[in-house]
Amino acid sequence: MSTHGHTETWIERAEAVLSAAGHKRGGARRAVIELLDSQSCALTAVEIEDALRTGERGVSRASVYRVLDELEALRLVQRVETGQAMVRYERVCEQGGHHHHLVCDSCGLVMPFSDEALERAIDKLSERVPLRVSEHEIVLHGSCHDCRDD
Amino acid sequence: MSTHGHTETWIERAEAVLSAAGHKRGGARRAVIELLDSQSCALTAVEIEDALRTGERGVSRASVYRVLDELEALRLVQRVETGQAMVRYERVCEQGGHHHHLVCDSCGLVMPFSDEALERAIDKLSERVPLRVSEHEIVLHGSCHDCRDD
DNA sequence: GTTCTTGCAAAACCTTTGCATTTGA
DNA sequence: TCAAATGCAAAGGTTTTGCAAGAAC
Repeated sequence: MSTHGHTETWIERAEAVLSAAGHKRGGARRAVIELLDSQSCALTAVEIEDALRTGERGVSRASVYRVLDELEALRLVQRVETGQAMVRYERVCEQGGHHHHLVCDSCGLVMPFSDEALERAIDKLSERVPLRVSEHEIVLHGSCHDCRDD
Repeated sequence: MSTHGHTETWIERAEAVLSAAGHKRGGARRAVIELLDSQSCALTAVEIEDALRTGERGVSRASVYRVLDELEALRLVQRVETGQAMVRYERVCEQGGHHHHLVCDSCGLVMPFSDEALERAIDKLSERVPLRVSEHEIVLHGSCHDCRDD
């Protein structure tokens, strides 16, 4: 429970963590952070670059990757591997936002889902495994409604 | 239950499926198949190429990728995404071999694990999701015994 | 003023493809 | 003989890096 009397947004937390880690502010990183905050699911670096070029503030591809690396190192974003040759990134939400991914192998659609029973199974399992587990990732592959005819 | 009175090995099944799909035999593919059969967990294409170069029969990188693609299309091998920038491949075992992966983010070690409760949770979940689920992949990230000090 | 940030271009890397040759049936 | 398999080299895409200029503190 917060002592500040309000719930910290992801952007606020990101700014705080970055500042504490000795980073200065910058327009490119700010643009990437704002875009990630507006998304409910994972984007690739190229999708991020394209979205930003179209928008208010273009950001070079190198900066997109650098920002994503920094944010990942600080556990503000996480990688999502969907088997589609490119890595996806999404923000890490501390309260409530935890989810996993459904991937349509025909059209490439990526959708989020969450399931409590699954999380409980993972938590119990994590205690019995020869690894100190910090994260987990679950991807379900199949065909979506529009592709039910392979 | 088999009508042949013996359990088919993965290599035997692979040969049969390839033959039924109209493939001829070849030394490069045979070498990749034998290597995959000897492994209990997933390898990258580069690891496969290296292992084969050192061994009896070198195989060009292009052939490694082509063979892996063919085997994946026939569901004889499956991709494993561990978040390590390269795709891994491992044989698909029909009986008993189903497992998932633990990845040490410090040293890159990949280990298999399996858990029945987790599989049950996945199966139940798969029925309630807007996707006809054909496969699932679970990766637990963390630090292994040797890396418990980041 | 010092350090972090950014863009550009080049490099590095994994993966795929084109083409000629060899091999299997 | 005909189709599949293979190796080599080149191409394609994504991601990383070097370096110089710009911005934050």
